[in-house]
Amino acid sequence: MTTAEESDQVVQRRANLDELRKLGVNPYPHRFDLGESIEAVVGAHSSKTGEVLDAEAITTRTAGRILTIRTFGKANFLVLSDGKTRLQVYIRQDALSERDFKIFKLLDFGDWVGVEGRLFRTKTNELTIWASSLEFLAKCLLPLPEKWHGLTDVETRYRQRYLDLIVNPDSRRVFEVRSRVVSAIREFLTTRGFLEVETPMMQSIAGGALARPFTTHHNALDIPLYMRVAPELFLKRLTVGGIERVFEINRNFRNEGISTQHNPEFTMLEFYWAYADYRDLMTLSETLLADVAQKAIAADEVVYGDHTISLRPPFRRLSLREAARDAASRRLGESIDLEVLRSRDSAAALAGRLAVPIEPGMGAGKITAAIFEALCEGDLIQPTFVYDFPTEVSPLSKQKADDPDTVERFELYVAGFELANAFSELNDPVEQQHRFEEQLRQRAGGDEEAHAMDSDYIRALEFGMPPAAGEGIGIDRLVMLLTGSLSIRDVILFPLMRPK
RNA sequence: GGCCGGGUAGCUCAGUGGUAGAGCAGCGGACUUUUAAUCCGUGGGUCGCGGGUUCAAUCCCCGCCCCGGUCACCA
Repeated sequence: MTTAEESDQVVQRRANLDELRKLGVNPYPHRFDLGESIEAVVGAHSSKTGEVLDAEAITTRTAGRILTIRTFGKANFLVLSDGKTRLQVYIRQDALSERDFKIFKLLDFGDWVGVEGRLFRTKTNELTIWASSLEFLAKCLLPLPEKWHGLTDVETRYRQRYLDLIVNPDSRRVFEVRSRVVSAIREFLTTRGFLEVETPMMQSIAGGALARPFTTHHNALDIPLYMRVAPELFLKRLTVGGIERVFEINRNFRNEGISTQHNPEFTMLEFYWAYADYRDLMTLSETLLADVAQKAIAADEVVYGDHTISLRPPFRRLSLREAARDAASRRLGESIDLEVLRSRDSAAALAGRLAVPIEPGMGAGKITAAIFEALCEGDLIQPTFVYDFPTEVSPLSKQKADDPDTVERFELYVAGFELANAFSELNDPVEQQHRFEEQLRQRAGGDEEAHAMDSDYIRALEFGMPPAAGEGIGIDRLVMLLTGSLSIRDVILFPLMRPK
């Protein structure tokens, strides 16, 4: 492969740039007096007929990148894009000054130009600017992907997202939806009295989730630091501080595998709601998702892969133990008692019969969760709240009043993946201390994802945290769902790639 | 990390143990309402990188790099 600098097309483009300079054109001017964006022009006039346009004689002044050039000698067409909307420009020799027509002849596909002219419709009824002047705005020195096939190579699309955005309108659409999703969530929560905050992303104890952190180091303080795996413990400190409704939308970092559903840095919404419990959160979640879908894509159902998913409340609700028990019963063709999942030995035996791999340190709760994940998770296509988790896998959740082995927690599954995780918050400092100690035992037993001790968090709880419920929603996954994207990398502008 | 698939022109892709192909893009020409414009002519490649086998390797063999899918781990 020839280096870009040497290739023919680049030589040609540089030559055109030099020719512009010889004409006295500054190929990189400082500004352009933009009348309106292409999107605004099209938005305002796309419904008007040719007769109406001719009668109104609308002159417009806009700018964009040239996506195609069709030449016919003395009459030519450009297609300009403002990154979102496209508009055709008619370049007719007798309508332009000699200088502007010379500029036109030096244009390459990809260059940025500004035009001024009257709007009309061509014989084929396309809304078009009849250019009366042309301004050169910036040069595209490298050849762009071609117009017909576009850019399909996924590696290039992720590594050089700007190219993807230039030539693939669908890519731009995904990030428009993403922006609306985040705006809609902010609006939803702030109108309900939630305060948006930012908490540390660099933490000396990476807590709030069971995950492996990235490690780093602060030179001046000479201390190790971790990139956060969750904002949870800081947001709950804020509820201790009296911020009764609080949320954060920000990045989490987890030093784990990469897949179509996992990027090492990902965006989470976490919110905490004093005086509420996990049941209140189920209702709020349904309302929020339906509201966000309406605002972001104006729909109450989405097509995702082979499925049509309804986001109309209420969502299905399924107890985790019952789901695991039912799936195991179906798999083995016999009726299994829920009590089997309550003791370590019988649960382990069941896992063995189901060929679900377990490890020596796992108790009944972890085994039950493993059975659920292996047998049920992928089948939860329509939105489903899976509720009542084993205490063993939920070190920060509040136990059910009548069942200390179970916590008030749910996960929301859609399209076979986990979209949200929520629970009634454990606010008893003594119980929290015990849970951390149990996590330390698991860590000592080799579980690298077990939660670390956070004594300051215990102290905060000792000052009294109101009863509260909290929830995390994966923004990337929500955007995947709402845009039909099958890979998380399609909804993250610059996903992590191995350097070349 | 395991397994499977891929890496050839700017882009999308064929292809072969014997000097590397197409479409689009580019360049030259014709054309004053085209839209994948059309027509005529034409340039363009370290076939991912490194070794090996061979008279000869883009092709066969070995190693490596990058990407995708999948499994494992996780949200």
